[in-house]
Amino acid sequence: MEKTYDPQSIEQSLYQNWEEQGYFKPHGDTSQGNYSIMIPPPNVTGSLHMGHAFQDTIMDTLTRYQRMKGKNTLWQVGTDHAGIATQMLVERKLEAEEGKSRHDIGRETFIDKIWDWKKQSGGTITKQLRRLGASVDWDRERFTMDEGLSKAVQEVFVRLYEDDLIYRGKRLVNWDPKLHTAISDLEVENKEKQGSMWHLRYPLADGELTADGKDYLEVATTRPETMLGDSAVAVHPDDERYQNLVGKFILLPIVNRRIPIVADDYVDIEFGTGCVKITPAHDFNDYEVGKRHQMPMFNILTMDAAIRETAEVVNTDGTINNEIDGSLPERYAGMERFTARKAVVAEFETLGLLEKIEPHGLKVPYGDRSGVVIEPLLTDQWYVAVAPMAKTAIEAVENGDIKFVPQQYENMYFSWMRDIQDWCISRQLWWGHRIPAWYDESGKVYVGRNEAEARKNNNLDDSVVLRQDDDVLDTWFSSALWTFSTLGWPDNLEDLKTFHPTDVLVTGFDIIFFWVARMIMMTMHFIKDEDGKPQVPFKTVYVTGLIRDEAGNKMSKSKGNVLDPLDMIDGIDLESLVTKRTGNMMQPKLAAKIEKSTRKEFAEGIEAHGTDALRFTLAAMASTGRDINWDMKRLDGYRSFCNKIWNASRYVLMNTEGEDCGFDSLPNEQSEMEFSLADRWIMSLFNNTVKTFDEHIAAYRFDLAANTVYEFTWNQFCDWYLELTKPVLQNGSDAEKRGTRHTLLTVLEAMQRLIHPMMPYITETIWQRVKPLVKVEGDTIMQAAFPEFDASKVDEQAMADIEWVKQVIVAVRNIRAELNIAPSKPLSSMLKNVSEQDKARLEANQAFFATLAKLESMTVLADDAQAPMSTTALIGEMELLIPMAGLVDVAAETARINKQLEKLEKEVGRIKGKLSNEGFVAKAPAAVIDKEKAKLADLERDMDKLNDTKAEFAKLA
RNA sequence: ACAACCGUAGCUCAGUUGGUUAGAGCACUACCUUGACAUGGUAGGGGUCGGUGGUUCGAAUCCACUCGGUUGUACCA
Repeated sequence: MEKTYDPQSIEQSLYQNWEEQGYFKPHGDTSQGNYSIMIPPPNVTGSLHMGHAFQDTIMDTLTRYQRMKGKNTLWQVGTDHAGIATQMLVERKLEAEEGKSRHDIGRETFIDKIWDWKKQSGGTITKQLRRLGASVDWDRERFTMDEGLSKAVQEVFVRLYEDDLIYRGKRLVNWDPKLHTAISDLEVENKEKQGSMWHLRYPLADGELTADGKDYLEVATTRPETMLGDSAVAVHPDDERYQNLVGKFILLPIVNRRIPIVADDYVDIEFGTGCVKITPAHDFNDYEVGKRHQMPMFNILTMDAAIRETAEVVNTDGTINNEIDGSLPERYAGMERFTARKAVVAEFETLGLLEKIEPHGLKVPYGDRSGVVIEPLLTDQWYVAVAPMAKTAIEAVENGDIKFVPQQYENMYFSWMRDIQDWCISRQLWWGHRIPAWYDESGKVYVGRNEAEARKNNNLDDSVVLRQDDDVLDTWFSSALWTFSTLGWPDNLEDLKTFHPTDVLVTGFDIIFFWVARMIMMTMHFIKDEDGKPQVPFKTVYVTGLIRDEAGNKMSKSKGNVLDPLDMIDGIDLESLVTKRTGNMMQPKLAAKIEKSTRKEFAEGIEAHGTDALRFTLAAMASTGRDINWDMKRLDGYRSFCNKIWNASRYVLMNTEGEDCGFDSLPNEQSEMEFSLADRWIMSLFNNTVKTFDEHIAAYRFDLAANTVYEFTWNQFCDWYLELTKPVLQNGSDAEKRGTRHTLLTVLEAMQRLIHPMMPYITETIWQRVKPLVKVEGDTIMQAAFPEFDASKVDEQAMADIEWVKQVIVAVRNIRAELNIAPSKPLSSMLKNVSEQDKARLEANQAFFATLAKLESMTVLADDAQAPMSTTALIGEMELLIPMAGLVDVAAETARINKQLEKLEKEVGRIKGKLSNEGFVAKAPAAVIDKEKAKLADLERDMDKLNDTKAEFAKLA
């Protein structure tokens, strides 16, 4: 083996081999049960970020772990078509390369372009997944727009329509005037903006006056242009100022429309004048008020959010009202909304109806994709009536069929689900699943799996001209079906039986509403057990935190603090990193800032760390319920850990390859083995480690699981066990050597299997080398059994003995360090107050003390014997003396003892205080009190001894 | 405004139902080129657990209040 660990040289060929050999596929043996995870499908044209790497590491760790446990395991992979995001991307590309818009080339050609782009760029994300070591079954890779999934989407749409759970209606939606599509509440970002509040005078009609004699009502608005669409002015029913005006009219300025004054308790008496203009077609609150009062709605905006020539008048039920006059002043027709705002204000001013303008802070809705202000707009859309499905979905979490880890996210889920709105599923895009609905010339709608079916079910012959709905479905509609559509539903139900419900969903909290909740609803509606009970899509939702940068900022392209997981793996030089982060930047100022901070933070670029180190770091930082501030230092540390494992393995191999290690199948006299105390100890410790690891994985505590293997591997196996094998391998008998070699290999081999789910590459590489030495069959560690905890291998006596041996060795090292004695200088020692157990332990472990503490002799003295001047250490009752042969530095020695005494005194004081507290003695459990008493006795004994020694030295001074 | 989460060593984080001297990695100090590893070894230093008050024999842990941060929701014409 090479002297240092070099991930680059091992990783890629291993993955290729695993994939070629089909190790990622479910093996089909269901005797140990099935296990499945569905990957949250990433955007097909995107690339992986640290959040993906994090989640994928967790999914792969679980998958590899369960596969090694013998389960028939499937990690389903696939990608999402990401409607708006992809369409926008290709539109921009088209604009940049050909200077054309999608309308220039038409729908079909444009969609072809997207498919081309997908073919070209879709491989990026799958390549990245491969580099991460993801053990997904590539043969089952799915795409939300592929044939099978599209069929599932159609089927679901039609069935929901038939069940009256999908309907079409004219409703107020969040309209993106740039992208020309409806978007969901969740895609709207509310930003704090400084705006104005315009106070307008609305003249009363028919000569009415207010209680204080005014001939107008004052209303206030942040969007004056919407007044063109006002349907009413509302006051609170209890507001005495205006009670006499309820039922009277306003003559709306500019449009000269008579609109009523209505009473509605939506109005806050205290706020402003207590009069509110009501514009049902352009404000969500007003929309509700309008519905309550059966007001006609005046839609004054076009799809571009410009003023219409004539307002579209719509009844509360969404039908068009042709009786009410919707005319608007000609001068406004076609005017852009913000220009119209200025014009309206100016006109009010001219009319003498502008009361005042006040600065006003408000939240403005922006489309998170387009970045333009969203306009509430009345449009025809398709909806899913989610209430009935939500009920079932809430129950599934309430009764524990689905658990959230950490549990607190259940509250978030409940709060959203309990006042869930109908889901607007239509989008005015070209890229996506086209809605399977057709209209005849009168606008009547027919739904079917295809046009032929729509005709057949509605007895329409070919003479009737049908036109398919132009809209596509919300991307989340298809991803809501992900757990079962990927398994072959509706055609093939075999895999569904095997792998559904899936075991765990690993995802971020930011898409609990978008995706998780909707997946639960859809799945439970369509997938049922044999007895008709709705099936949950997954039993557990493991919610991960966000990966932030070191300062705790969200990673974003505009901040330029994004890290690419592949750069962690392969490394990247500074120049390439700067180019990567500032490329495609619209604002040069921003680019300069990013370049500066990047050059400062990564002056040397980023070194290669390898996939295993990246994965282990992510696992080690995965404590539940909080975000992760990414720390390059941790990554460095865990790369060192890989190097440690690598070198420990080198040591084991150097000492075992070509040697008799006791693994021959036919035991004979020659292969007799004797196991040292250290051998029995490390076996015990390893077994306990396996147990702890299992517990942490079961609790989804990957951080603790990672720490467990780290502590065992580095602090126990490498720091102690390997050192303890050296004296045996140098001077032991054949049987002892054989026993130790046997143990070295046994633990090393099992350790690789333990670590493999988190660090697949390094463990496979080492395992392949160790495998023949331990006479193990099998082609890959991936298919080897995960270590099982074996209680019979836990030797409590050996554990206690080694702890004692360690104490002796540490005590001597401590003396060397504090008295500046070179580690290489051999020392002789004497021992007093030696118990029978101490004696036995001393004799059994001479070789260890000689090597690890460089003690050349250990002479047991009688309790009353006179010892030469020595420096001492205490190991329980026993005193360890290092004679200083006249070289005693009395001052140094006294200082050393005083330091120890000080520590002990502080502790003794604390315990004495506790024990003299009547409340403690009276109320604390006996066990706790006894513990404190025993501790005090030990401390006092040690103090006595130290004081004696100190007195001896004092005599010399 | 409300809710959730967080505040522990210089930095990034653990700390399970309240009970040894509050832990880890990195960083820091001293020493060590010892034959697996300097991406290393040995031994150290470093924290009044955001603050105040309370419950308790005992609080990083439970409760109340408070300060600071993050996120989400509601936002008011």
